[in-house]
Amino acid sequence: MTPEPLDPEAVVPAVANLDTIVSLSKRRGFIFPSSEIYGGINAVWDYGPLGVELKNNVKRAWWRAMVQDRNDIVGLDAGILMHPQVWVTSGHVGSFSDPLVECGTCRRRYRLDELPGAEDLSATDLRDKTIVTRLGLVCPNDGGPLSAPRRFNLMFTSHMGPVEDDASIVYFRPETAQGSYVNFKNVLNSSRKKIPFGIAQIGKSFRNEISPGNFVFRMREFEQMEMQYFVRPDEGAAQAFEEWLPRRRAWYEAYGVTPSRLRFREHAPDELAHYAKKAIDVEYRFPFGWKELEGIHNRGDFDLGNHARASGENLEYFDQASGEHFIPWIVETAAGADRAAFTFLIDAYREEEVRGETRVVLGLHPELAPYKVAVLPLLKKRPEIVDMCHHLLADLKRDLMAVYDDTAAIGKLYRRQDEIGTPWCVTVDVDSLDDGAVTIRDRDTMTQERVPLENVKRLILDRMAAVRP
RNA sequence: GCGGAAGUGGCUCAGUUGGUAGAGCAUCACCUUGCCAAGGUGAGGGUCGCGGGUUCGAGUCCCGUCUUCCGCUCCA
Repeated sequence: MTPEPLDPEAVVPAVANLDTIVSLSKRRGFIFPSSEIYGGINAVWDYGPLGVELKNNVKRAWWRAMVQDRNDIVGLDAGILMHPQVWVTSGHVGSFSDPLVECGTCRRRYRLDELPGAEDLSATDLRDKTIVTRLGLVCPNDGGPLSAPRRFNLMFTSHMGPVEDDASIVYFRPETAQGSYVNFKNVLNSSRKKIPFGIAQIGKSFRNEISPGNFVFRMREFEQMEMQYFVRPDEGAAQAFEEWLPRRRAWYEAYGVTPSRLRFREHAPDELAHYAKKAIDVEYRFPFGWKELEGIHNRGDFDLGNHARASGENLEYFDQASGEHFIPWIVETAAGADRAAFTFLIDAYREEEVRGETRVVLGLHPELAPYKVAVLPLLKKRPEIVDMCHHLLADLKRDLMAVYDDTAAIGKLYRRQDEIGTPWCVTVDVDSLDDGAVTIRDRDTMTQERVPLENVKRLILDRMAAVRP
């Protein structure tokens, strides 16, 4: 499978504008700015009561698709902190420490070792604060004066133990993948998997991005859902790569993302990451443009090969059938949990006209919706009705995220649930007291049906199961 | 990091030439209604991002700072 050709003129409008979603997120409790009472902190966001449910559901859906539904992928939860040598071997320390110089007039930035006349500088020279003036380097763009080289590293650092010196440095992981690589043999030996097999991980990663922003799209602290698939070299990797592309795109569509707002985009050779042989992104049409949701990468034997050399461990795989020893190649699917949750949220947003009023609906897939069902009394003044609601609620809560609300008239209660994506509302009315039946109202069709009280939970669970990918 | 814009109750905003803040929606209570954001009465909630300055007095002028957005730069 190859990416469809990109047509820059193709107009695929975003669903809603960003402000609408940011506002809804705060008003209803999906996502808040971090540390807001102190003025906020750049590029960090907190998930509120509804947001944490949504994001947990997204992660659960991913885990189901990647681990539970498959026989060839197992899970792992490695530490955020790892031996610092991991990041030297992975190339992150080197690639992220590039000395950058900045033009004093046009403000363009350059890697010092890529400027004409500075290509062959030693590592020591590149750290020399006087190197720019010594060599008389100027801006290639406008001839302006260049600053002294500064080191930029996108990894957050801290120190192990009480002494803060270079020897005690530790890095906050910028990707979860390395945890899977250094545990390759542990997982292989303990799980007795045979190639091809994968290791899936969900967890926080940290990158000190130069320009974060666009709500939760690019944060400095974010959560990844990554899967490393270990395969035979060359052809094995190429084949796995082609298999994972449609599979990963289909996952987003299965949980409700509008297909026309998804596309593949292949990385040009000059934008490939240092480890990648080939990379194709799954992109979504955000209000701020087409942006990466997930990257599928053929990492070759870059990672295991380097770790084997640097650690001295034999990370080869022995194939019993063919009698071959080889370093497995890796095909990685690297998705962002925050980006995925954001995508499902914004893509689900819609406004409808109902009797001259605007109805805001989050058409979230039931698996992703924070609450699956709301229990509402038609008359909150009737103790018997409220009582019946609470009994039903308690029963539903044993198996589902359910919520009770009686602080408004029934129409308003429905609208509130629509706005947070609750697929079903159950209403107890006066007749319920006599016939033991209640009304189930559907979020998307707004239709209602009468069902016996004792059938409510079964019916909702059945409907959940019916739409489960 | 650079340039520009913005930062007033939960949300969206108004605040005239500086004189110690308003609206709609939302929230809560009560009355009324009783299946799709009805109506009525009432209530709570902001000192105007933060710090400093000018002034008799600043949301309203000045400086700094933080945050957000747009553009540039950068991006695993």
